[in-house]
Order: sequence, then structure tokens, then C-alpha cells
Amino acid sequence: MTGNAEEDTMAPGAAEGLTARGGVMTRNAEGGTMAIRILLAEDQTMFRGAMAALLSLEPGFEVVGDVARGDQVVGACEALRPDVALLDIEMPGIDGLEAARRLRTAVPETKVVIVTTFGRPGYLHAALAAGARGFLIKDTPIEQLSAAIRKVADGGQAIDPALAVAALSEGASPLTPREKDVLAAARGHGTIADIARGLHLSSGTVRNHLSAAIQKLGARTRAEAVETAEGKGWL
Amino acid sequence: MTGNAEEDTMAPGAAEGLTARGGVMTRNAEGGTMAIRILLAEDQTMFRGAMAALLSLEPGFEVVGDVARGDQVVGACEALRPDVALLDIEMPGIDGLEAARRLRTAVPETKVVIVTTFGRPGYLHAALAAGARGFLIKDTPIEQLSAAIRKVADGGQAIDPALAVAALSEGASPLTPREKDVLAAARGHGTIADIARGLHLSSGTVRNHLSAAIQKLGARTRAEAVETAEGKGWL
DNA sequence: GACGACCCGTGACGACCGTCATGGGTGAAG
DNA sequence: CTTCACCCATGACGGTCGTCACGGGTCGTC
Repeated sequence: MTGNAEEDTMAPGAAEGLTARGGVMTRNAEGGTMAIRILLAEDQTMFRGAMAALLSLEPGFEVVGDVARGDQVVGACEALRPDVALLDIEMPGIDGLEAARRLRTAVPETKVVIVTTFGRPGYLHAALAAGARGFLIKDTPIEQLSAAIRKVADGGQAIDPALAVAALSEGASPLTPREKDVLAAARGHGTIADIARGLHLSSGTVRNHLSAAIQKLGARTRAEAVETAEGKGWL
Repeated sequence: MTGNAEEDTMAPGAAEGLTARGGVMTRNAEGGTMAIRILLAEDQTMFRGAMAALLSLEPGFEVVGDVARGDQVVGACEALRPDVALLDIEMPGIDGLEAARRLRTAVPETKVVIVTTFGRPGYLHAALAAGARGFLIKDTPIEQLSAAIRKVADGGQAIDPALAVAALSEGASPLTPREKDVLAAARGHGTIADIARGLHLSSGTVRNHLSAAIQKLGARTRAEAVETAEGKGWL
């Protein structure tokens, strides 16, 4: 628990898990340029804290808030109206991609930059489809993150170039929607009967979908198919 | 034991991937207390950079170097002789636990603090057995990390309390060494015949070991057994 | 309306998986 | 020396899995 419960005049009930930050550089026109207002969404407390502290030191940046869950992103952005939202993908609640989708209609002024651990081509596709303007993996230097934030705040784009070519060479998912569902349900559960029960399907149908998915992915086992599908971001 | 036939080809080139850092506060006796010299081992570049920058700002800390791979830890510590080594567990090369084991004999002055993403009880056991003096998960505030570093540098210990009780309640792994091997080999590979081939065993023996492991872990499938064993850090 | 893509289902077949019983071999503990 | 735990192996059994062939259903497109 972050426990920084200092939501004094935080407007509505909107943002519960939000940690508002008194910016070093407030929104006065200081020399003509205003600081880029940033919201941070990241579940690992340590990483979130480190990034917030570091970005706040960067001249021209102001971290106006940070949240730990995907379902707190929209509320926080509605309250704070940041210029840029830095979203992790793997988060409790809803993931960063879904948060980006909702943010586009709820707070369209806020530009989204996705920062994720896994450089899966499918993630890039989904992020761009969700309206993200930037996409970086966490295995890149912070200087490039700063540069990406500035570019996006200026109205530009910032896509990891190595991932872009990978995403293009991969192409889209060959799985039909239902095959994707069945394969996704096959991650945690054990037997086929369990999956069938969870999806209200016949166990024979589940086997057929799984068989099709296995062949399309070039796998030999259901587990292998799940693994390769996850690796490419088709889930 | 799974053929941990890691060749000991560590020493010669010593520290290739090492980024040495000119410390803000050098090792002069300033007022009587010397800065705590820290080495950082973490594969995610962004996280590593952020932590290095942030810890350098903390008064009394000096980040003297950082590496991205586990097999660079010993070489870097031999060259830099830090007071504290902050080790991630999940790293390419060798993992942080193995690095801690080797560090204890190679550079015993350096105290080890494990900082990991996953709060698996088995990890804590292994870390303490490897001689680590501190154990934190990345989902804790940075202030606690600073406190832990100071405590460990002073000769004390810093163990995440929530994990300590979990580790005690869990107990040690019920799996025999061979069962662990077979289960570990069952992660990536597909069929039982593949596992048997990889371990030079009869396929019937593999099935027996797997069956025993499945029952000991209360699972119903090999995949379930792998999952729960991984979750507890028995691998 | 014909066509194709996708969905759901059935039935059957061979291969694989998980369980059990059984046995021999080793090495440490009593 | 006996006992016990672990290792490896074999064979047999029932259940599950992956594949195939097949049929019926919906929906959008040409």
C-alpha cells in the first residue's frame, strides 16, 4: 500500500488510488513554455516511485500524479488533465491497452505512451489501434523515454523502431476470435472439460478449436500453442 | 541436480558489461562517515538507470557501477569492491541467486540484497541459503529500499516481513531432486518422450516422477503442477 | 441465391497421459 | 543387517488429447 492518502481537494470521488503531486514547476507561463504534465500508471511501486522522482527532476517535466491500477487511469486523467499518460500494459484491474482505449474517448487531449516489459509485436498493433502515440519497452534507456515524451507532447509519435519492423514482419494474428478465446481460457485451467464448462461449450468443440489453433501456430501441444501465442501478443 | 554445468569461465575479462560511475561522493572521509558503495545488477535498462540515478541522489549513497547480466556480477564486484550489491533474480546469464552464491566466496565483504519482482517463498529460502542479507520485492516503496541498504551496510538484515511469514508457513519443497528436475524439464518441452530424451531417462520413469510431483502438489495436470511449483519458487 | 468464413456440434480413431502395482539397485540411518 | 528413502524401469489400465470427417447453423459478400 502506497498510503499516500493526501487527496485533500481532489475533486469528485473520481480518483481513489491517485497520488497527486505538487509539481515543482506549476502551470505558470514561465518564460513562455509550460511544463509537460505527466501521469504515471505502473503497478510496481518501486519502479513507479523511481520514475516519478526522476522525471520530476527533468527540466520541463511535471509528474502530476501516479496510479497503480489500470482502472484508475481514466479517473485520474479526468481530474488532472495531463498532457501525457505513461501506461504500463501489465496492471491489475484493466490492462494499459484497455485503459488507452477508454482514455481516447474520455480524455482525448491526453496523449498515451505505452511502456511495457514485453516487446510483443501484437502489443504494438493493439497499442496503435488503441490510439497510443508512443510505444517503448522497459529495456531502453531513460533518455529515450524523455525524448519520446517530448516528441509525443509536441504532437509527434515515438515508436520503438526495432519493434516496428518485428510487428510488420509478423503480421496479424491468424486465429479466429473464438480460437483466441479458447486458447486464452486454456492458460490457467487444466482439462478440456474445464475449459468447455467455463465457456459454455461442448468439449468436442473446444477440442476442435484447440486443434485448429495448434496447427495454425505450428505447435504440437496446447501448452506450446499458448506459449507462442502469448509471445507474439495474440491472446 | 539439473546439470548446472556452468563452466567457471568467469574471471579473465573480468567486467565487460560493467558501467563504472564516477561517484558524486568519493571515498574520502567526509565528517567521519564514508558513503555506502553500491553495485546494481538488473536487466531492465530503464529500471536500472532510474534506480542508479535515484540512489546516487540519496545522501550517503554512491552507486559505483551497474551491470545487466548475472554473470557480470562477480567480475564487477572484484573490480569495484562495493559495500552492497543489489541483485535482481531474473537476469540473463545466471540468475541473482546463483550470483549471490558465487559472490559469497569470491567477494565476501560485499553484502547482498536481493530485489525481485516475484515474492515467491522459495526465493526467500534460496536467497538466505545463498548468504543474502536483504530481500525485497519490487512492489515496495523506494524509501524502504534505502532503509534496507543502510541496515545491511551496517551489518544488519532486511527481510520483507510479509514474505517471511509466507515462507515459514509454506515450508520447504516436498519434491525430491529428481522430481524437481523432471518438472523443470516439463516446462518448455512438449511430450513426455521429449523430456525423457533430454534427461536420458525412460519415458516410463518420467511419467512416474511426474505423477508423484503432481500428487505432491495437489495438481491434476502436469501443467498445473509446473505452475504451482513455479509460484512457490520450487523449481 | 450461391458462396465462403466462421461457429457449434457429433462420432470415431490412434496416440499420449496419469495412475497403480511391482521389482531391482543404491546409499544413509538405526 | 534391517529399514527406509530415493532412483530407474516395466507393464497394464482407463481416461484424456489431438486429428479427422462430417453435418447443421448464422452472417456478410459477390
